[in-house]
Amino acid sequence: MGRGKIEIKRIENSTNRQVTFSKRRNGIIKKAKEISVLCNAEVSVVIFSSAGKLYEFCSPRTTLPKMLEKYQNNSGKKLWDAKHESLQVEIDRLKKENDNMQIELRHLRGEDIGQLPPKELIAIEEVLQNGLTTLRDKQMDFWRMLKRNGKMMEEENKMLAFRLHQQDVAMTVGMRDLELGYHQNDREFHQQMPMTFRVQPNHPNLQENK
Amino acid sequence: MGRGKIEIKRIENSTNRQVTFSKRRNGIIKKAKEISVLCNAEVSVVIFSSAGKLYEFCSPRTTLPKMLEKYQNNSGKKLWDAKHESLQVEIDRLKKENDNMQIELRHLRGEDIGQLPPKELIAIEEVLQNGLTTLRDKQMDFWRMLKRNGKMMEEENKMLAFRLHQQDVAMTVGMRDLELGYHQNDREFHQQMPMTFRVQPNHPNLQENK
DNA sequence: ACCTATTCATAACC
DNA sequence: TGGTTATGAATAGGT
Repeated sequence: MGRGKIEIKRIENSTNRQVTFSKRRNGIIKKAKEISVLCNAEVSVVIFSSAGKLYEFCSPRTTLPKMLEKYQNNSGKKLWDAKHESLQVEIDRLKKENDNMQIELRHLRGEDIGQLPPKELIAIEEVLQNGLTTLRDKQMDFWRMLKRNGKMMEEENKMLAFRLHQQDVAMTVGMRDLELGYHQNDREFHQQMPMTFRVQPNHPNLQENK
Repeated sequence: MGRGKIEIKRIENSTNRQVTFSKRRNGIIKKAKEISVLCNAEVSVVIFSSAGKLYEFCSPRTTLPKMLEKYQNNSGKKLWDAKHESLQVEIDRLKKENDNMQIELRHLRGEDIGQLPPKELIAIEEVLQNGLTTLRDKQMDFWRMLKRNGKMMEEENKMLAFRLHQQDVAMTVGMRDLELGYHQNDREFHQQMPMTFRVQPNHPNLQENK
């Protein structure tokens, strides 16, 4: 029905296919509505476009789940019991996995090890010892880092203290300048800096009091 | 489309209604087939007549359960009953529990502890240390038991050796009796038993060589 | 179930 | 996507 007869086979032209899909989809849904009203039938139509988009129709007075329930009762086919079973299998698998981990955890915590063969005890001991060793290494790393940070803070403190002192001196000098109109030169300023903070390029490890 | 236009409302004449149902039902299913081929769409149609009889179509290359699975994923609506959902909830719970234990196990094995706060590291260390302590206690118990068993075996060996000796003596004596018609008394027999095996009631800790 | 006048859906085109 | 139209398809009513 249309300007020309068409063969019922996949429409190769993508645009055409999409247009036809849209029109025929509406057609089917219209027909579904009509039959449900005319013959008071229960109808459900589910359509996925080739792009995977979902379209559906369900006659009023019912719902898809209700229809599917009726479908199962009527046809004897199972739509979701298989799903239930597979879920149950998954649950059992997870529970088993859970139990095994639970047991392993308990063993590592030293619980329920009374009946274990000595070979297993040794294996557990090894895991624990490894864990403890690795952990303590990490902790050492951490403390070393903390210590480094502490040293850096200490250095920073010195620097801040010096700058405070510097400001203090500057203020004092400024005030004296204001009072006496006298201006101290930069060289003397520099000499007030403690040895620690004097730049010593290319000799970072030079000992000051050698 | 027919000899006359009809209003879309329930057909009161039962025969008529049934005929129309049959014709239109076929029409819809034909259309469903066509769209699935022309536009390679996935289509499922489920129809119940007013009498409750089931008719269905599902495009080839898929099944109703598959379509419904896709429907749920796509629409977010759930078609399955409460049981199904509760199973899913259980699965999620177990998975979460699994993950947590997995993480804990890894931590105890000293894995993935790089980013842990020191507080947690200390907690883990404590668990490991406790586990190790308990474990080694058990191992000590075990070794002590082994040792005890060893001692018991030693004692048993002595006993067996003695009884062997006893038998040996008995046989010798028996033979001598046979030869000489002489019978040794029990008292002498008893005196051949080593000190170790003489019963010393109420003095289990008595030192023999005090 | 078949027939056919009639209405309807839609293919092609814009 | 939406509208138009010629055409083939679907089907209402009758047999």
